[in-house]
Amino acid sequence: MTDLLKDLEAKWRQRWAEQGTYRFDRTKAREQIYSIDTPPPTVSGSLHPGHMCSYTHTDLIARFQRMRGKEVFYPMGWDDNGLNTERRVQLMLGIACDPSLPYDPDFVPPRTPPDPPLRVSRPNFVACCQQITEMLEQSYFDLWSNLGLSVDWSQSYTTIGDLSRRTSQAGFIDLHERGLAYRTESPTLWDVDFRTAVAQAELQDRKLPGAFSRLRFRRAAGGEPIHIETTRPELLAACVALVAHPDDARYQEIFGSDALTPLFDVRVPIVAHRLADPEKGSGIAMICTFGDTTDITWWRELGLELRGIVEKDGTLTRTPPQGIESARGLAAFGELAGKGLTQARRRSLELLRESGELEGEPKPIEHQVKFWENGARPLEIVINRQWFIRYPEKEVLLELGRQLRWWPEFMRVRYENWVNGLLGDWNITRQRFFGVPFPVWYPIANDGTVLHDQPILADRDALPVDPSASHPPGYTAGQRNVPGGFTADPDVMDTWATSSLSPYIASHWIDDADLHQRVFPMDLRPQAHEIIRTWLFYTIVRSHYASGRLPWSNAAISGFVTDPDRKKLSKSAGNAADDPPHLIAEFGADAVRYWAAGGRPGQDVIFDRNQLRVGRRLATKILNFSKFVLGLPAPAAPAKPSLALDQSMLAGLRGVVAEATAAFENYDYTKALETIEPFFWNLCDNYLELVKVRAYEGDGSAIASLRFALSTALRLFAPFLPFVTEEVWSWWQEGSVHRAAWPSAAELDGLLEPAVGAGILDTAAAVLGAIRKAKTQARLPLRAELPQVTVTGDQGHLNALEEARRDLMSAGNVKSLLLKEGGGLAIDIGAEVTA
RNA sequence: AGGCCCGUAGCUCAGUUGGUUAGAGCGCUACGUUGACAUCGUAGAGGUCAGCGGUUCAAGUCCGCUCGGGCCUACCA
Repeated sequence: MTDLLKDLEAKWRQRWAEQGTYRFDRTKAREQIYSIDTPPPTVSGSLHPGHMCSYTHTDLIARFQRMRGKEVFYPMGWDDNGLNTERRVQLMLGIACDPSLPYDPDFVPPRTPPDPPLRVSRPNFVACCQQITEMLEQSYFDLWSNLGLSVDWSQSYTTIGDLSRRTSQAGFIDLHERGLAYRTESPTLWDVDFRTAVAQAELQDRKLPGAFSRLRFRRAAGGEPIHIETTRPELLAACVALVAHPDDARYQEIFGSDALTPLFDVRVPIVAHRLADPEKGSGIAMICTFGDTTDITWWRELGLELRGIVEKDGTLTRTPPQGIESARGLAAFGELAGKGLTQARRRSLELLRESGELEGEPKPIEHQVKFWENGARPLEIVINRQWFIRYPEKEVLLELGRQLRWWPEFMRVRYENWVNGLLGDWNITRQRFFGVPFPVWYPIANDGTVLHDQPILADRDALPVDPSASHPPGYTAGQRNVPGGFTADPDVMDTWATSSLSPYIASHWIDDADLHQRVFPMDLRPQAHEIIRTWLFYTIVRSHYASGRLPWSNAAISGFVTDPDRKKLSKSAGNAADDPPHLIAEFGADAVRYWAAGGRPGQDVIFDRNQLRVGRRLATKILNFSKFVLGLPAPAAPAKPSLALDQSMLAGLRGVVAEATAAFENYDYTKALETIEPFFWNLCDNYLELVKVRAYEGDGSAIASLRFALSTALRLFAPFLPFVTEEVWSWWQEGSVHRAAWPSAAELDGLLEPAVGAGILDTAAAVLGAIRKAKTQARLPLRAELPQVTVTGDQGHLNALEEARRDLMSAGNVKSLLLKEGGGLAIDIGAEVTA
């Protein structure tokens, strides 16, 4: 960073904090407020340029709205709750959670992370997570602060903090009371490594090599065998039916009859369903409980038997499922029981080969398999008891999506795609530790059975509760886990179940109704497109239930930051010199923000150091221009922009103000900047050069115009370049530029003669440019004196030039300027000086 | 498989409702300034606006198809 800019940023960061420049004034009424549902960043990740980009976009909007006179509610949250943090802590400290262990009050994490990880109790593990997240949050705070985000830091929350836990648990209790949250035992997407349930929104397809095995099923009533192809022969024991399309001519005869499974001799019905694809394999498939999500649909809609064989740790059950009765079936299952899925697959194929029920050899293929986005192995589907939140009708969700203003508009399609593809309700249960616990206990009957269908919910006044540490109303602590007593719900909520309440957490819905009604529903949800199906969608669902309306009126969707190959930037792709603290140190926060401002809503942004250089140059130019203008002789008290050229410059500025304002109102800060920046360079290169001599001489019109243009330009640039504009503002103005009024066309109207347009400056600049060009081509210094210049132009041009005559002559160092009527606009600098 | 976005100078991108000769910044080259400028100015080279077809007096812009890139959703027995 240049010396000019270096000290500026630290100085202003400190002053803004001291003076509370961005502090939210909660005495304002709702219509005076602009409130933002800031995305709480996942603090367990690593910092890269993408973070700076999207958060700058939000800050641009916040600063614009603040200058327009809105009181901006701009909180910051930290998303520290959840599995990402657990994994980071496990890695950093070498500890893992074992909920069966008792709390150790003297526990200190090992100095160096042991391998395998040390097992610690849940309360100890949670305490370590809290310590680590505090540390990580500090590094995010430093980044946001260095970047100049105008966040009100007194409005901060963490998704694991008391406020979030209270809000989240209260929200859950509300939904439970209204029958919108329910617990049921059902097929659950399951990650066998992390041993937790996963929601539909967290699925990810990955290409994986696999193989089609062709299996022979006998008909129960005899006759031609049926061949099916499967990629999952290890699930054969879980087969509950064969299915083909109802219109498939090949299978009309056998619908309704039974088949016998290979190896296990289980009698399964042959059924018809529209989701069976006649084109695929032999057109008939085996339905297992459960191989994939289509199996769940078939199982539900066709009312099939349940024959689950996959355990939560990814092994096959030790006892055979119901239905396997033949001696060879039991023997075959005995070969597979307790094996991991890969082993079971290998052994299944061996057994099928031996029995002759495998036709040919498996054909290798590559296919898409569903993974959890954080997972390492394909998801399995197990039967489990889980809490769900019921979704509203699809049409209701779609209508809410239509009411929301999307920036850009086309992002709505992603929301609609997602809503239209929803399968079942939202599973909010996670079998993890560092999360918001369900505020729920279950009674234990005197015979020791847990009464899962009679949950005891916590009292609202007691929130937040940890049911593993406190006891339900009407019980004593000593009754935990004993017959006649109670047991805690062991699970925590999906992190989205809490972050989907971010507008409620940030607005203190739970404990400050006054604040809540001043800022909710919010004006803006800024976020990335990749989490439309999670954060945005879930927040709409929760707000629909909690408030019966949209949580915000606008959603501004930012793109990715990519490297020049259009690949999304990731930790591995970048190098150390490109990490955010280095970039800010090297180019300055204003320059980083300038680069970020080039990314329109919804558009991917290419990481480009060159743009950082351009931004830094602009910041320097603003400093230099300002120094020059403010160093001119102070104007006589009532000086006003009276000369036509000055008026003309201000008329152009009026247009810039109008255009930039309109662009900002449409969340197009990029266009606003693209409007302001060329005006400013024109101001420096042409207007200032034209009036320089006049200004040196103390001409009031020129100086007043320059000062007015400077004041306006600083305010227009302020959202983009908050540090350098604030510095210059402080040289000659009271208060912060960031609380100054956004420029308005009306402000300029007071100074402008109605008839003057931007044309005089444009024409004069064109002639000045032509004079420079002629000098350059004549190999003359730009300051060379020209005895005579002749300009030919139409009457309009000549009138304009007449107004600017004196300035043109001084700027071009022209002794005599002749204006002649003629076509076009031509300049002759005179033959005698071209030598 | 359906859908969305994109394709304009070496690079990053503008190009409003169709309307002169398609622009900017950066980079490159040359020259000049360096008396507001950790610089600045002027000029030059560089474009079949991805391709093909259509509508129109007129298409980078509107329509259709094709190709290429990115993404969303679904399917994946």
